[in-house]
Amino acid sequence: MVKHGVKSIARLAGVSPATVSLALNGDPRVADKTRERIKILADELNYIPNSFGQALQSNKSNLIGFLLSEVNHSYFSEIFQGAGEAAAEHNYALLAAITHHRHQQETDQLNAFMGKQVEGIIIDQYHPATMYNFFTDKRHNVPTVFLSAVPDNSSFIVVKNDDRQTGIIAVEHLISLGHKRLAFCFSSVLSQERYQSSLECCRQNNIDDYQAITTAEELQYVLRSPNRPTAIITYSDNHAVQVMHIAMEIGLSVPEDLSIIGVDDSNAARLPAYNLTTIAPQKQNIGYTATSTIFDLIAGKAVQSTYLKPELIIRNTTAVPGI
Amino acid sequence: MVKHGVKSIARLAGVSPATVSLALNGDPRVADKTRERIKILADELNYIPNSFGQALQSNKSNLIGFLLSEVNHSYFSEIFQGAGEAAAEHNYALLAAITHHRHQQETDQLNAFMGKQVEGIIIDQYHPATMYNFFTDKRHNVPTVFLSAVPDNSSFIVVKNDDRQTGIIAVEHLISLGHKRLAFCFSSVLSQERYQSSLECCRQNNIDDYQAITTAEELQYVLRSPNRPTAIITYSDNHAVQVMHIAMEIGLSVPEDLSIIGVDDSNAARLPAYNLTTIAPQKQNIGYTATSTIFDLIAGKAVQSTYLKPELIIRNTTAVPGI
DNA sequence: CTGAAAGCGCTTACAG
DNA sequence: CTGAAAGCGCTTACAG
Repeated sequence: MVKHGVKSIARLAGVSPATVSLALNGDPRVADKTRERIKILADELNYIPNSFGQALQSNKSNLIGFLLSEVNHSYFSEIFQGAGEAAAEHNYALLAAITHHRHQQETDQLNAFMGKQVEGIIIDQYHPATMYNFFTDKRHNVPTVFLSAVPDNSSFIVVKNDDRQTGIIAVEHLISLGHKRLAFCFSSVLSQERYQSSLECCRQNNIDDYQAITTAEELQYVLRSPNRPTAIITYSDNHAVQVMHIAMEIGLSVPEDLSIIGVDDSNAARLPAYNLTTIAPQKQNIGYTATSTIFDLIAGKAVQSTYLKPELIIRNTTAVPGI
Repeated sequence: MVKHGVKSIARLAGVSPATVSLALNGDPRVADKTRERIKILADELNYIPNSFGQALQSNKSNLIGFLLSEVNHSYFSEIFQGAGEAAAEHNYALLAAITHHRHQQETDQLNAFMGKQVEGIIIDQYHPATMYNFFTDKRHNVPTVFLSAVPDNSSFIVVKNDDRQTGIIAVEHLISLGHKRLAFCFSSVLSQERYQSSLECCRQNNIDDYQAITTAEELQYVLRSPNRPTAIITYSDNHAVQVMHIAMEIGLSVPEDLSIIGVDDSNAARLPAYNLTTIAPQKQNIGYTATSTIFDLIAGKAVQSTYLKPELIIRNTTAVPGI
C-alpha cells in the first residue's frame, strides 16, 4: 500500500503541503472547514507523520536514552516501567541500551544516543571512565539523570532511593521491637550511606553494640558467641536469605532467636519460605521521577536531585527478641 | 560548544559537504589523503552524524520497536537483554514501549513506532484486538516477530520456547526416575501445548495415571488420596513453590514423598529453600533470535518461526519415588 | 577525484 | 485564510 506524506495528502485535498502541516497541527490560521477536511482525509489514509522529517526540522527527537548496565540488575524492570510511563505521557519514547558495565559499550551507546538526537539521558550505573568523560567532554550537554551515586563534588542530577533513610528505618524498627545488639551483614563497603546512617542512628539511641560483618564465616562465629546480636540488618534481600540459612544451620530460629531485615522487596522476600521483613525502594517511582526530571531539565526548570524514601514492609523475619 | 555537521566540516576542510559525506562513509571515490584529512578533522570536532538526516535520506532508521506487555513479565529482562545484544551488533537501537496489555496503548505505541520508521517490530504479548488489526490493517507491513503464540492459521513469525518439548522433558525425567503416577498442576488451560505434549508422552510410555489439577483445594485432596501421584509437573516455578508448600503442610516431604518440577528457572528456583528442579527456557537466546530474525526479514531472506529447546536443570525437588 | 544540485518529509517564516 | 519558498542534515546521482 502507498505511504502517504504531507505532499500526497495536499495533492488529494487540493491544498499546499504547508496547509496540511498546519491543519494537522491544529494551527488556528487554517480555516475550520479546511482543517476538518484535511484531518478526515489524513485519517482515512492512515497518515502517520514521519518523525524524521519533523525532528530534522524542529530539532526535537522525542527520544530519551536509557543506559542500562544490566537488564537483570536487581530492580531494573520496575524502574524501567516507571520511566516508560512518564515518557509515554509526554509522547516520548525510550531508547534502551545495555552496556554490561563496559566502558567501550557505554561510550558507543552514548554516541548512538547523540546521533539519534536524544533529548535526555538516564544512566543507571556507569563505568568510572565514562563518568570521567562526562566531566571532561562537553559533548554531553544533553539533560542527564543518574540513578546511582555520582561523585560528591559534581553537579550531576541524581534520582535514587534514599539510602540514609533505609539505614535509619531498619534500626528504628529493630529498636522499637526492643533489640539492643545489632549487626550489619555483608557489603558494608558497598553501602557506605546505609551503613553510616544506621550506625549514627544506633548511637543516637545509645546502642553501642553494632558490628559490621563481612563474611559468612564471621557471621557464623558471631552468632555462636555468648553476646550474639539479636537482629541483623542486611544489604539486600539476597543477603537476608543467606543470613537466614546460616542462622538456621546454627540452630537459631527466625525471628524468635534472630530478627533479619532485607532490602529491596524482591520476589524472594515474598516467597512463603522466607517472608522477609524488608525495606522497599519506590522502584517505579524512581524511574518515573527520573524521566519527569528530564522533562523539567528540557523545559529549562531548575531541578534538584531526588532521594525517594523507602517503605518498611513488616513480614515474618522480625520480632521482639527472645533472649 | 558548537555542533558540527557535514557542512561546517566541509568548510573547515575546504571541500564540499558531499565529499565529507563520502569520505566519512569510506567511499573509494574520494582520494585517500583527502579522506584521512577529513576523518581526522571530524574526530577532532567530535562529529556525530545526525541520524535524522541520514534516515530521512536513506529511509533507514536503524531502529527496532519492542512492544512489551509488562516489563516484569516473568522472563522479560533476559529476553530484552538478548534482543539488545543482537541489535547492538548490527548497530541498531531498541525502542521500548510498555503497554500493560491494553489495546489502546498497543495501538498508540505501534503508531509511534511507525512514525519513528522502525524497521522491525518485536511483540511479546498482545491484546486480541491488536492482533485483529494486524490481520486487517496492512499498515503493519514492517517485519514483525512475535514472542508468544499467534493464531494457528496465520503466517506470522514466532520465536519462543518450545512448549511441547517442555512437557516432554518433564515427563521423561520423571519416568526415568521411576515415577508412574503423575499430575500437572494449575493452568493446564494456559499451557495447552505443554499439557498436551506431556499427556501424549505419558501415553507413549504407558502411563495412564496422569491428571490435571486446577486448584489448591483439589491438589490437597488428591495428595491425601491413597493412590496419590508421586510427582507433579507444574506450569511455572511459582506454581512449583505453591505445590511444595501445600505438600509440606500435608506432611509430605519433597522430594522423598513427592517430586516437583518447575518451569522457568526463575530466581525463586535457585533459592536454597526451594532448589527447584526446573526446565529453563533459553531466555536470552529467544530475544537474540527474535532480533536476528528481524534482520533476516529486513534482508529479504525467507525465515521461519523458531521454537527453542529448553534445558532440564536438576536440583533437589525430584528423586526416585519413595513409595 | 571532487563539486553543485536535488531531494528525503516535514515545519516555519514570509507573502499575498 | 492560504500558497510558495527555504531549510533542517544528510546522501545520491550527475557533471565535470
